[in-house]
Amino acid sequence: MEDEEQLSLVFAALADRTRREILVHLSRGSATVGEISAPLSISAPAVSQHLKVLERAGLVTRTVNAQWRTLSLQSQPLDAATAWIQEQRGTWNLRLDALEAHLEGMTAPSPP
Amino acid sequence: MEDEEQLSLVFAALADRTRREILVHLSRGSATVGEISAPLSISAPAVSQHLKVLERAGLVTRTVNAQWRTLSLQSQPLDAATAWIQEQRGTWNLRLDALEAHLEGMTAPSPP
DNA sequence: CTTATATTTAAGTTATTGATTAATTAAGGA
DNA sequence: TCCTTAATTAATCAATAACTTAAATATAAG
Repeated sequence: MEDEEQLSLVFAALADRTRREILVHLSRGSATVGEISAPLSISAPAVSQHLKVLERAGLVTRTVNAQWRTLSLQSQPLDAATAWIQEQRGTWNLRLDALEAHLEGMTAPSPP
Repeated sequence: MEDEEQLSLVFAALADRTRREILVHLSRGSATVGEISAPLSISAPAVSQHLKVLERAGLVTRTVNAQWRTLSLQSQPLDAATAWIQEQRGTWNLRLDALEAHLEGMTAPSPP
């Protein structure tokens, strides 16, 4: 899969409150679907769908034993996400730009 | 606004390829809506809506001069996003969990 | 072989998203 | 004033998201 596409899936996965709760749970250790579902107030199929979204984003993996699926958090997509953010961030550039915009807002524009 | 809600808005904003392009543009310096639109192959209203999403997420601010709006990147929501991710990540926990899940997958489950 | 448990698939509903075109607002310049 | 430029609002549409209930699948256990 393409890199940009992968990033979209990761951020979209993280955009949902319930899915973030699931990731928080998994950050304390791997768990079965049942264990993940327990504290959530939604139906089992709803959880299943959320897990599918997380899996497609590469944020979790599933291992099967008998009728249980054990979900585990994967760090790589999380790292890719933070890497992208940090790449844009460029600390002092941001501060300078903010100042610049502020000043421009008070005086004349510099249109094309 | 609530913290969780804010995070959802930020991640949802980052989940769109076009909006990420806009942020990349702005990370190189503030720009007007026209300048942001130029390299994008979508209509002006579409850009306007994307900017609204970014603004609601707190990722950009708008300053007005005459008929121009100058957009600037804001670092705080980006920091909040990376902070959340890093909070879950806990490097070696993840590695241990992955191993643990792998082993569990090969042997017996530990059901509730 | 029958039943209970864990989870997924299917089908349907409602809300939200990302886009479009057409119309509107606002400012500056001829 | 009239026209052009910059940007937003309004109305509309198709695709997707997040849920639901009901049915299906798979495995273990009686």
